[in-house]
Amino acid sequence: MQHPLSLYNTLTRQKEPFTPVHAPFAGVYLCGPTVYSEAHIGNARGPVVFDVLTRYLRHLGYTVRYVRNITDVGHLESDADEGEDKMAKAARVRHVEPMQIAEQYANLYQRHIEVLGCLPPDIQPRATGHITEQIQLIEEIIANGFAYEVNGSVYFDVPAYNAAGRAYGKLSNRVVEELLSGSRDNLAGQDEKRSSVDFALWKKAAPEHLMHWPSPWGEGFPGWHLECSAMSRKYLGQLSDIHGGGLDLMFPHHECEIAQSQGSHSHSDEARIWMHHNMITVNGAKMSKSLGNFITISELFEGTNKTLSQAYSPMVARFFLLQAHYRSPIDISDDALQASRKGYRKLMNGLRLLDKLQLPEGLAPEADTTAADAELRKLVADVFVGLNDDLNTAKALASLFNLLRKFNGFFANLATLAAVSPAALQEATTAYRTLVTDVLGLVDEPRANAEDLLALTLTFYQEAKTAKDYGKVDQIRAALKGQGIVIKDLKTGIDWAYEE
RNA sequence: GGUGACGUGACCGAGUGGCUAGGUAGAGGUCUGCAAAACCUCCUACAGCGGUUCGAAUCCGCUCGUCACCUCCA
Repeated sequence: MQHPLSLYNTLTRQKEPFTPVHAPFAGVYLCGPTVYSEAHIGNARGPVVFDVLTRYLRHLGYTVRYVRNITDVGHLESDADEGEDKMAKAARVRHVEPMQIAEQYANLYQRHIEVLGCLPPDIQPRATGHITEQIQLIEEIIANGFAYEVNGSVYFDVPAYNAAGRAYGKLSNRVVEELLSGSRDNLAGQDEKRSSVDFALWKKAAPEHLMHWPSPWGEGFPGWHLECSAMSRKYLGQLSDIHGGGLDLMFPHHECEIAQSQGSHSHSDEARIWMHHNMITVNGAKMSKSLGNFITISELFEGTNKTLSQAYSPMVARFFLLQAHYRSPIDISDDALQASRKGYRKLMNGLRLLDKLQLPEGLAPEADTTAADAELRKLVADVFVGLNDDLNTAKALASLFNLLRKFNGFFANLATLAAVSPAALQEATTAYRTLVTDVLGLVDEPRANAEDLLALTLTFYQEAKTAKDYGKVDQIRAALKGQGIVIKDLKTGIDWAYEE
């Protein structure tokens, strides 16, 4: 399975050919959301990027196992002992079970991601469903001497880990000494940790803490970063192929994950390729829950955010996300979305054109179609060049538009199709359809309202009756019957009903 | 304070040494009952100042500006 797909690996800071550990299988893990509130459009970038990635890997022939987790526990508000779990906090405020919060937002998230055209992951594990795996991981890390227990909590021992020749900080290019000196208020969190760079693997639960599980160290809950290491190993093995998430997860989340996997019996970097997509900004500033400058996915779909002049459909949002390379920041604005909307529709109009590209009867392809065939094949190949270059969907889309221009040109004058061989045309149209719908996941969104169209049809029906054009009347009746709809002539007017 | 990234035409956004990115908007044209779509043509930019080079948006330096991470965050 040789092909030139290369991906940028944060670990090595360069593009690398993608060669799975166990070809033709490819294991992909994406860090999913913490479901304590509604997701914003920035949270959608990862799923969309990884959806295209996994779709493309499948297109290339790999058997992909795609894992995207749901974090439904953890992530303390602060490092201090009294820090509260976000999930628990939301639950406490609303007087419900934490799992209700998790369930509500997890469901919403999945609905949103699905309408954005993302295929469901093969496995969607939850942190709370993998407490035993996490505990086991901690025990391994302790056994290897890279963690210690204090007061019912367990911390990862970063200095010990680095003393053993490992490299905490290698993913995010951090130096432990600098972290130690640079941490801003490292006095606030000075509690049980031997070093301020140590991080919790297990936290003892305070009596009022809602979410807790029994462990060898007493009642508690798993640490910030543990679930991904545990679940990735469980479902993708000790070394998966690709592990990804937002740039903001690189440190500390992914750095800690690597340390945990290295420190456990896995002794691996957890994944060969670490991919990080960039942030979505609003007016140049990162969209974030803490800043409050975010546009939720619902607001985008409904047009209810003040920065938006109108609602934007899921597919327009998807196109918007894909028209930039995943490692570039992307600034969301009404103008940019307008441009995306038109670009998306143009692409879809092209899709509807493909079947109509037929050489008119009576015309035969020219004897020598070599040049035109080569040009068409080059246009198709260009799309793959873009995708293969670190999944550059912006480049791929640009190439698709070039191909589309060619199709539109053919359609404007079908006789020009004689210059190209039927085989080459077939290849190109198939490739266009496949790339747009199967790989990029951009599908046509019906915009016309069926009932409005039906009302229009009934107007024509009425006019035909008035004109006593019964041929037309019968034609309309028959056509609607074909759709399972019967027209009812009532004294009061014309109505319709579904055929029973 | 430490680390890193970026600054492309009206807007969005590709592009790491020489070859048209692309989308949107705008102008002209073809087509057209009107309109739309489509096609053709045009508008052709690389923050500033130096440097390297036959040649730089692309490499180097400086200046200005913006942002991210270092704390939960996609």
